[in-house]
Amino acid sequence: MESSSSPEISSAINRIKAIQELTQGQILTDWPHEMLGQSETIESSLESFADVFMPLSGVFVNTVSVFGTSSSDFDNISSDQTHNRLEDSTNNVNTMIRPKVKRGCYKRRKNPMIYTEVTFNLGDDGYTWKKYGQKTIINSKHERQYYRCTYKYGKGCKATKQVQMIEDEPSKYKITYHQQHTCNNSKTPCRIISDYPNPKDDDSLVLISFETKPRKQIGFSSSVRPRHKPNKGFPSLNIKHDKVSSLDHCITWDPFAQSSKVPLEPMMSIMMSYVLDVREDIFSSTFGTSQYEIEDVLPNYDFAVFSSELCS
DNA sequence: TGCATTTGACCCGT
DNA sequence: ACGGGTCAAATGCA
Repeated sequence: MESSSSPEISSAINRIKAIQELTQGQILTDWPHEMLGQSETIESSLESFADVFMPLSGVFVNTVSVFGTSSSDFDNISSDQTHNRLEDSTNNVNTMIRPKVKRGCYKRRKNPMIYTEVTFNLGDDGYTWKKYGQKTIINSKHERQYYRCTYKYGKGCKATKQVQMIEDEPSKYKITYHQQHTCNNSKTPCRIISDYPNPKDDDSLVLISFETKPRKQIGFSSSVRPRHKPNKGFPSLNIKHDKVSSLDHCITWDPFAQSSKVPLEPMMSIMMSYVLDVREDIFSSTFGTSQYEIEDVLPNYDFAVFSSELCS
């Protein structure tokens, strides 16, 4: 049990958990290379991609939750309990007859796909939204704003997002996206964003989520180049690396673009590289050095052994 | 005038 | 019962 651990040890334990999650992510990004190479069509590659990406996405989510950033939000994604509730709700059709259509009569979502990001700006995210509500949230001094896709009725798009300021100075917003857009009104490809932890700040966040609009692009950074497979199939496609500030790193990619030449392998390489990069940042901020070769060092660390060393 | 936003009411899950 | 999510009438604005 960790209940008697000091905050420092708990922090270190959480970081090690994050490292373990990211190590799992590395494994997930490794094995698809062979599988994807055997795919004969784009369609089969995309199916394979989906099989890999979902658990890989879970790795990132778990990593974020390890760092204590509103973990309850992420429980909705991976918990089997939630999936069971979804099946229950879909199988149990609500046949209650309402006497009349009343204002506020609706069925609440039970199992939306959720992605959460923390951002310092509320600029255009590539989609058009319509605000439909605003609520005061208990234990929060800022109101939460509710948006849905403009094409909810025209195209039946179920995407919604919630925006809530979480810090005043500087303004930091938590944006929670529910459901994916089905309206195809995105102006840009989707992408993965990673807000790297600041090694000097124990409260900094590791966050990987989806966004739809590229920020100001300065250029490609070699930091996302796979270290152990240099130049293999990368970067030859629609892949950009933006750097707006020390906290904003992102990759642009479009796995569903019909015209793309199966960007799966280079994309998996990028994701693997991100796993390594984030893991290295966590490692160096925990142990005060980045001199280690991550691939050589980390597999030798066992969680229990390491935590006991920290406790002694 | 038409569209977007505001806001109180209403409903659902816990 | 309560808090959070959604609805839709009222309001604002170009």
